[in-house]
Amino acid sequence: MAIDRLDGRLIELLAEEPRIGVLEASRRLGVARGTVQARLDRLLSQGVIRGFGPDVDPAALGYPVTAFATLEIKQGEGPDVRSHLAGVPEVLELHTITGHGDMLCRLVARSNADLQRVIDKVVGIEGIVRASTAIVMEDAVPLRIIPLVRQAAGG
Amino acid sequence: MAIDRLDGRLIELLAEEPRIGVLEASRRLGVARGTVQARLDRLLSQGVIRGFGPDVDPAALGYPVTAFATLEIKQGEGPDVRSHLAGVPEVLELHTITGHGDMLCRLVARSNADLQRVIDKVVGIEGIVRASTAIVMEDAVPLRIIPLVRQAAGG
DNA sequence: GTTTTTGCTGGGCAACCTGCACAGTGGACG
DNA sequence: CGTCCACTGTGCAGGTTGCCCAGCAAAAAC
Repeated sequence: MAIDRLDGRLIELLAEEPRIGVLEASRRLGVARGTVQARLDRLLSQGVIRGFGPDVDPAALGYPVTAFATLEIKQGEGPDVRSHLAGVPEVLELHTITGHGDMLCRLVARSNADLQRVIDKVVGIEGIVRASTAIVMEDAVPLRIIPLVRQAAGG
Repeated sequence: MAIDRLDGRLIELLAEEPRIGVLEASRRLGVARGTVQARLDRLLSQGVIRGFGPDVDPAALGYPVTAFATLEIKQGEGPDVRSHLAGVPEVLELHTITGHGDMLCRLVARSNADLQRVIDKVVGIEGIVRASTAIVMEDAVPLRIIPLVRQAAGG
């Protein structure tokens, strides 16, 4: 189930140079091509690697402002709120969290001013009692996974 | 600067079937191969697409618990806290946010019990005055970008 | 109105990679 | 000691990539 050192190195390699092929990867790792192929297949089928989707930068799309909003939901309105927010493109992710039956969501907007529009759209449904927003000023640590992979691989 | 409809469709296609090649993509989109190649190069060099890194699932790595922690930082200790947290593999991302000179970070752990260990590690530095943690129960909307791409592409 | 630029098409070519298969080897395990 | 399993090294056919070019049409510039 867990990944070993070779898996870890393979994932790191793919993270650094995603457009690398199986053959080149096998050369870099110093193992046979078939081995890399087998490892990759296993990682993929086990779900460790979900895929190789393009990593799109919202800022480059014209949405440089990121914010996190904590939402207080009225009892029983969870499902409605969820599907409402799923329909808002600026909502990049949404989680239900422990606390007061609340939700946390990540938003993007074209500007600080535009964020108001997005928030209005987000809270534009009955079920949301209160929303508190925090604007991201700096990505001190951008979303990453490699350090965790390294730890999981026993490196 | 902005992306057009073809760019949007290309990104969507790549998101759905990441292992697709330029040639196959051109067939699906009904344009010449060179066009897809040129569009891809442009999206990549403009930074709209950062790359095609493997999408690793922390849960499959043995870290099924996700949490968000809001940290209250002592004046002037920001940089220290930042580099401290950058060294913790279980910290998947860290942002400085508006509010009380605070930070918000995403954590993962092996279990709810293990989360305590992670939090202890996180707050194990002088500069953090207070930490409040919210455990994620459900990913109502997993991290996504396609709806935003579609909107940006004018779809 | 005319010239230039820009982006797309459709084609060609050599080099490379992929998917698949197979036999041989060495370690782990019962 | 025999079996199972993962890895190695090799081979092959077919598909793909990176690169180039000429022709075109629409948009932009003059």
